[in-house]
Amino acid sequence: MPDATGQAAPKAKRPTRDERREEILAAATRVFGSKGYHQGSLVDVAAQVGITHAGVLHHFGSKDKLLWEVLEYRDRVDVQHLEGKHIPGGMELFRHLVTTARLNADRRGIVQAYAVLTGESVTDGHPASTWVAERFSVLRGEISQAVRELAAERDVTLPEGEPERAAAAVIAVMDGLQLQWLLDPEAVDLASATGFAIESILTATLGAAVRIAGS
Amino acid sequence: MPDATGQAAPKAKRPTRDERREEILAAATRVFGSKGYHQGSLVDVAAQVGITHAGVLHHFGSKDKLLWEVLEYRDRVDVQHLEGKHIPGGMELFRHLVTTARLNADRRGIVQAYAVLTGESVTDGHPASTWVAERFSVLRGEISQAVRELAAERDVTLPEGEPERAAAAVIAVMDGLQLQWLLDPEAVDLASATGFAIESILTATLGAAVRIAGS
DNA sequence: GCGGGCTTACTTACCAGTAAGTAAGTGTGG
DNA sequence: CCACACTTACTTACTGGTAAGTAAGCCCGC
Repeated sequence: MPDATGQAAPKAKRPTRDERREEILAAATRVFGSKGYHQGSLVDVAAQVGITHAGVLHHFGSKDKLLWEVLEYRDRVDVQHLEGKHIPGGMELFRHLVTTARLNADRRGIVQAYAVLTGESVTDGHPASTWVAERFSVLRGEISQAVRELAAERDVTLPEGEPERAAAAVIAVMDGLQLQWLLDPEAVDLASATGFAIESILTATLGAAVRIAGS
Repeated sequence: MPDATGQAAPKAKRPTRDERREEILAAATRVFGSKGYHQGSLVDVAAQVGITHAGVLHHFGSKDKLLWEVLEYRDRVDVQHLEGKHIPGGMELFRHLVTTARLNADRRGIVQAYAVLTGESVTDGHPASTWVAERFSVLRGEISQAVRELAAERDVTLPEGEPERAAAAVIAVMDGLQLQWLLDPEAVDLASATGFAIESILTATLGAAVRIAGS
């Protein structure tokens, strides 16, 4: 509807490219989070920012590419509250994990997106599967390293493979608790259950009571 | 699983209604397991038993109903190898959980189906969500009860809510490890990691070393 | 400082593919 | 002979993706 009268209505300023991309990424996170990747359509995403699905493709090229950027976006947002610091080590890391769990209890959308995409990723040929696998691998590396640091601090020598097993268990318990919490928030206290489980695993691994405390 | 599916046999005898239903359920388990519910189509399922998708609908009415029966079917199969017929309690339960994990390492398909459907179920309005939530709830009840039994045996009094927290953590760690194992079987030893994690949680909860041993 | 050309950010229209579901017809075993 | 298992043929509803057109902003010679 070209408006030749010059009677400029509320002149919605056209967003810049980067603003728009950010809007779309946020919308896509919500959509993929609430419907999953396959079930969430580009039309859904587009509707949330008030454009058409072709507009979304203009910015991201394909649905797959959009997913990739959503995943990276999540990482970016996730690290944001980490005050510019790089990933902490030793006990600091576990404190960070519990803190994240506490924060996550108020960010249902993001948790849901992560849970849905992770679950979906084990299907054959899913575009997110390598990302998720890589992520798990990196996390296991970081956490097992932190376990080794703690062991060194306390002069305990760990059996072969023990740090890795503990790391996998820590990640597993966090993911699993998120799932249960999403399905029944009343039944599971995300932060306290996470803290409890991590302390349990560390205590058993290091052979002495471990409290995470802090925060 | 009876039926050798002599699929090329020209004069194969027509399966009875119940045989056919069983075949379809097994096929649907494989399909939903490898592709997820939304991505797995009725055509896929039908092709696996050598009929058309309309034939599947003839037996199950709708895709949603098929999913429901698949879930019930899984329960039925799952309980089959549980000779005793009723769920064990106390330490016996935890032994059973670890044994199941060991068996699962050779049943990738079933594990995948469970993981995919569980993950998918947190999407809005998913037909399996109430089933999964219910399942979690029942499991938490059974496991927390077993924890209480162990505590009583050992004359420890547990803080309020501790059995439930431990139960949630046990379930979480099993689910989470399955996810990691599916994405990278080399990196995670399902059985040993599960045993380790459950022992850790029980030890921390009961305040004394717990070995599950057995099997 | 302003008109023209170029780029950006979309829209509309359409494509081919695939989904679930339905209705009606067909072959066959009992 | 006829109920049932199933197929064929179809509809309706979307999907992601493409092509082409358009309106708005931005830079530049003049």
